[in-house]
Amino acid sequence: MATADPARPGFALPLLLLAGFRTLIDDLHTELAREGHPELRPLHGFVLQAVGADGTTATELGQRLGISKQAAGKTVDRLVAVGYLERVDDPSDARRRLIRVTPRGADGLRRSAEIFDRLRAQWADTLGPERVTALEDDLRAMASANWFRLDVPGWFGG
Amino acid sequence: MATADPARPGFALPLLLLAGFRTLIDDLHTELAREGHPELRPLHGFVLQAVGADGTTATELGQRLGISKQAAGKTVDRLVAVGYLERVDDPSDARRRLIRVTPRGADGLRRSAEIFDRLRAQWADTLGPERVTALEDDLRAMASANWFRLDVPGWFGG
DNA sequence: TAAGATAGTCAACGTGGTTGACGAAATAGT
DNA sequence: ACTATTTCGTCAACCACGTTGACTATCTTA
Repeated sequence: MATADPARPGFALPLLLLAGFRTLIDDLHTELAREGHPELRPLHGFVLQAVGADGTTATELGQRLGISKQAAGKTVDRLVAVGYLERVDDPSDARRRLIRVTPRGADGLRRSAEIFDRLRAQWADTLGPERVTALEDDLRAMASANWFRLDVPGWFGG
Repeated sequence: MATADPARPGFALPLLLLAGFRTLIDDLHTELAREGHPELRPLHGFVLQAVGADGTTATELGQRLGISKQAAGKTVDRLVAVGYLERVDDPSDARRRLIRVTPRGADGLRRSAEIFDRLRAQWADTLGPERVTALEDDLRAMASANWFRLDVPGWFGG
């Protein structure tokens, strides 16, 4: 195991952030699979979240996620294929195809949120609530506004 | 921009960890490109690090990175093509092809470490050194031993 | 009404993964 | 010493997720 060189302290920080993220995401999907959503991949929760309760279009989804409309369309294809999203024609504009979260998609989203809440509670049990809050505050202060930018192949993979 | 629902506090944590990681990695590669390494992709630094000063083989590299030997071999191909790694025959075992970091690879690795150190120093300037240390300690306590496991398509993409 | 902008899709491609199959070379067992 | 097994590297096919460019159909605007 190639650990970070202690003489180069900077290396640990990105690795720890990645490891923390991965731990959370891995735990989420282990639990999600157990709760009946084994097809949901790490990316999908973010996409469902970005589609939102009101639905959206492929172009707008791409903008929200910071990816091309083509990439957004392909991801929607996959989520439609597994039943988490649906496409419906927009009666007011024949070019547009509205993307909507299905009941199954909403169930996955709700469970994801609940599981994340439980995982955060676990962190609070181990570290203490104030340290989890401090961690979030510090990251909020340092992390740029990359929140929902997924313009990178496979950030969430699995 | 779809921000996390405040009623679901758990959602913010993974997003913040990802955003923090991405910020660091993006800053690293912006600076690396400026210093003469525009071909270095996010994944590559981790791979160079995993190859190490003594060199390794594709199979062992795959084990270190938690990916298949085939995937490791393909990544090595790319790094060989851009001059960061080289392959040499192992005189003691004709099946093996030793993978070694080239001088250019070593330069990239050294610069990455320096840049990460500077970025960590920036975090310390903003948050205070003790909060950066606390953040690392907390993450060390929570993150499982996923350190160098990259068994996910494109975690570092770009 | 003609011209331009916008929505969605198709195709080709790049990167980073996977599994299965295979030949060549090393090692172990008798 | 010879056979059987394991190991190393590679090839091929495939998948997930991204890109750009080109194109049609439709809506909007001048």
